[in-house]
Amino acid sequence: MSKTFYITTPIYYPSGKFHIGTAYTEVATDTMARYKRLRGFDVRMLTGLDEHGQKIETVAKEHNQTPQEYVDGVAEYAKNLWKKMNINYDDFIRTTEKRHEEVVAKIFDKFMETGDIYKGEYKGMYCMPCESYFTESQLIDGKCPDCGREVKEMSEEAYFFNMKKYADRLLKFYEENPEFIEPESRKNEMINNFIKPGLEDLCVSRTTFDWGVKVSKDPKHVVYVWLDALTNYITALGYMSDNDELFKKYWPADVHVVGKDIVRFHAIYWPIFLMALNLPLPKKIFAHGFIMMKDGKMSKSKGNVVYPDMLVDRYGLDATRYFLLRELPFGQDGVFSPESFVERFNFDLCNDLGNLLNRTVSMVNKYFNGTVPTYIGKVNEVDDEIEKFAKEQVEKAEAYLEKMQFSNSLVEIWGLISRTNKYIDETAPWILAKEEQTEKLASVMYHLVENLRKVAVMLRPFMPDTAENMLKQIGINEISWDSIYEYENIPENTKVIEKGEPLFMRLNMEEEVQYIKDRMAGK
RNA sequence: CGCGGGGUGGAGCAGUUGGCAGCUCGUCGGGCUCAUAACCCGAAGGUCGUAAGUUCGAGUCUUACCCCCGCAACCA
Repeated sequence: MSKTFYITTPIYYPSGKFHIGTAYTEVATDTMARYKRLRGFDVRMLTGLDEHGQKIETVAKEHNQTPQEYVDGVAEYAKNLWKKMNINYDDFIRTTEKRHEEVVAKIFDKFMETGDIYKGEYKGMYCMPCESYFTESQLIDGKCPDCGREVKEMSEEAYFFNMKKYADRLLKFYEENPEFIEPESRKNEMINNFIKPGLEDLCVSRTTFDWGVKVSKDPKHVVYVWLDALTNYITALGYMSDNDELFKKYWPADVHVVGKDIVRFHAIYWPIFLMALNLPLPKKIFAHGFIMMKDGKMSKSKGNVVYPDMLVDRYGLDATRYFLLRELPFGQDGVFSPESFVERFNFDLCNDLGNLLNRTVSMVNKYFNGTVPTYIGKVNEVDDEIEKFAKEQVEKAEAYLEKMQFSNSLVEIWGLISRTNKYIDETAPWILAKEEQTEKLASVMYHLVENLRKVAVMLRPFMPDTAENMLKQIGINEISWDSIYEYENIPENTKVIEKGEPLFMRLNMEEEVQYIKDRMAGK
């Protein structure tokens, strides 16, 4: 039985369309899942939607729909979007599904029995028209941050989860598992900001709205967001259900991929819930950064929101996936600008990668009638060097991928692409052809095709379609990761495609920058 | 003294345990012709936010200050 790998995305809150930040999380998770599959793991990738809460009630009303109708619509939208983006998830959980709701209610009951949840009083600043509570710090000039009206202090009966009780155990867990939260700076943030000053108990129920899981022993209460949402990672595996085979097989999760804004919930509350359930903790919380715009965070009011559909429709899926994964450094924020998108497209994808494939295919056709010569060792002065170099790049790309450092991994892959372009200049095949140095020429062709094969295999997790297209054009089926550590791989009589097909066509900078800007402005 | 991240050639960024300051794009010059006017080579350009300190030596450590950006707990 192969080793399992359970990886999750957050479940997104369906209060509107998904922007590229959401798509980034999804693509990154999908890439990791694909990589692990490639390495022979029994992978399970989970994504989904967090469909409860007051805001959904409100938004549904604006659409003249019931909450259920509304979230059904978003769920379809989400599934279509992920399909479009080639997200290969194994399960899609919705918190309004029976399999989830039933278990959430059971978990709540259990926490009441064990005493982890107790009844108390929730105090806060309440805005009547908005029907919501705010904390002091959320208020703007002492008024409601949403509508700007007066708020007043109110309180209601509510259930609380006893977080304090577990704080020490959590700290100890952090110490014993230094790689639990990555990047590490996030861990320090958690400790300094929340745990050290003293954890407060978490309010886990509300009475001010209905759209949620009812507390079975006290149905005027609805289970509140995080207890509801976080448990999706185990309810989706059938925890506490009639059939918990998946749970036994895949839990604990290998990694929860989250945005830096929700690290707190995943690194503090979630482990504590699990401790209270006596379950093992996930192995890693991976916090990625945000895609920023030149003028800061994306927001509708700034008119700088970028939607993934638009990029995919106009520039193709793989170009979009490439940009997202390339532009955000490990755990840090990245910047999106129309210029940077078009530049990456033109330079990296068209000039470096696409053109390398194209010129190689063309030469194999021209000099060897389309048949890739067989490997005859290191004939040219630089063969030895490029073989070593290729191996190093594979090692580096792999190491970064293992650490989910997608951007760095792509940099190393592109290092091999550049080096291969240079190899063409160094060996000058057109001169070898003229001088009829057939053996040397054959070796050059072999090295070119083999390097392209290595690149294609490494790109499979990042850009599945492009990788496939490349392999098709060089006529190769050997796509295992292990194979790219070797050089002698290409079977005899391998034929490249007769006429190379451009992987990516260069974009007109000005036109496309304008196009993207128009879309961002909502035109 | 809330917490954290950041201020490095025109732009965007790397810089591990302190040791001649790197990358991509842009600019200038050259090479090549297999290729998607692509590719390859070379050059110019930085007092590494400011001030002081530790050291034989600091972008890299210490202190103070200035500026930018996030987060600040029950809002996903």
